[in-house]
Amino acid sequence: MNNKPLLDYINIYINLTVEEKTILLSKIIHRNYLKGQYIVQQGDICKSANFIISGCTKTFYTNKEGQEHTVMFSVEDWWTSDLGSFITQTPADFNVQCLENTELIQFTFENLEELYTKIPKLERFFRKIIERAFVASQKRIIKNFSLAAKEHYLIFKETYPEIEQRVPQYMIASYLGITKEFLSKIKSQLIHDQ
Amino acid sequence: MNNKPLLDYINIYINLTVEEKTILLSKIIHRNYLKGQYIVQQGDICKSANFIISGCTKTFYTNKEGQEHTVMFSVEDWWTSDLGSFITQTPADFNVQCLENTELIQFTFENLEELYTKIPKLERFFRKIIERAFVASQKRIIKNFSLAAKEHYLIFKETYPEIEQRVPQYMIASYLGITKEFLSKIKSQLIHDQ
DNA sequence: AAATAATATTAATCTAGATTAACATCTATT
DNA sequence: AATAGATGTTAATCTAGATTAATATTATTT
Repeated sequence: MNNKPLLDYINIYINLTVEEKTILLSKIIHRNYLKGQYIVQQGDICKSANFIISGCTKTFYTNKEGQEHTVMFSVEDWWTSDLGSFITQTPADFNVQCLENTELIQFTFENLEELYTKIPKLERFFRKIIERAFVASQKRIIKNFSLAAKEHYLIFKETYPEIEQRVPQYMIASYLGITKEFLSKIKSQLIHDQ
Repeated sequence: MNNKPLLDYINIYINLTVEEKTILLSKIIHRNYLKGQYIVQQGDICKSANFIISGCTKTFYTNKEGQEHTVMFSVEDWWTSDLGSFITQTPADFNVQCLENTELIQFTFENLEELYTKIPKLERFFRKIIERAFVASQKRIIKNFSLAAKEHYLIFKETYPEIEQRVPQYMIASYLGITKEFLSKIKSQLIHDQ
């Protein structure tokens, strides 16, 4: 069981004793998903917060017209789940699907509640994790609101340099909130611009 | 000093002892702002998390073209600040301006850090506050992405029934991410529709 | 290596919402 | 009550990005 990436990550925010680490590790679940499998499905209640050991996921939702909108991509050392659904234990707004074979560490809602009482320091850790998620979410709102598609695409390339190589163009278009055809247009404009 | 709304609010999430309440109250600042004044300005580091006792604020930012985008409105018993800037202590993306005379309770960054060490239970409280803010922020992304302006406006009216009466139309247009002229068009369409 | 499926590009046409500008109200100040 | 400033509406024109559809490329299977 490869727990090192998770423990290293936690160690950035809080210091756990050896006993605390033992308790923590007794309450996590290792799980492997294949490419294409769903970790969370829209409408289900998201049962776990998931830390990625290896692989890549996309978080998206489908509106009533059946159009997909990609909200984020996640890779190694990131969290992936419908955090809103997990927090409130209400039906998920989002799907989380594996774009590659993906290895996760899962915290179920019940296990995490238990961990909070046994290791109160974890309140601090998850406060900080959610703070970061919140900041990212706010920045996303600003981008969607104020940037033209071309600018938004350039920022995407800076923010996620690896992801453009790892996922198909139509998913990037979906992330940017534009059609794949328009993304294609933007890219050819950028080539001719220089 | 009217501390009751804050203590009632905290009591929903955690139970504080009498001593803990005393410590807490010794570390807060009451502050009154006049209509039009800024609690936070874009570019400054947001120094406090602010709980509204009375009044109303808007959170907005101005892009390089000088266009204002309203991200949220806040009223009594809500929090208002650039939480992203506060959390990371980096320059604010947003302005927070009072739309009415507004009475606040302020937690400075330093006081809050001190409170976390003296009353570790507050980690839990603020974790839950930020969880809620995060959920709201995620729902906002979905709305901006997938709804046509008319639908978005109807949801706005349901979500904030009081606010439409309390703030000018052009701010609502800014919140919806459309021009005031287009909002006007939508409203007259809705009247003729029925 | 051919065939099929999946993904990407190009181009023509269409539409939601922006922009501009003229006019109408409403509110506050002298 | 008259004027100025802020806010709201209507209408004409314009544009970013959507839609559709045809074609090209790339990856996967037989």
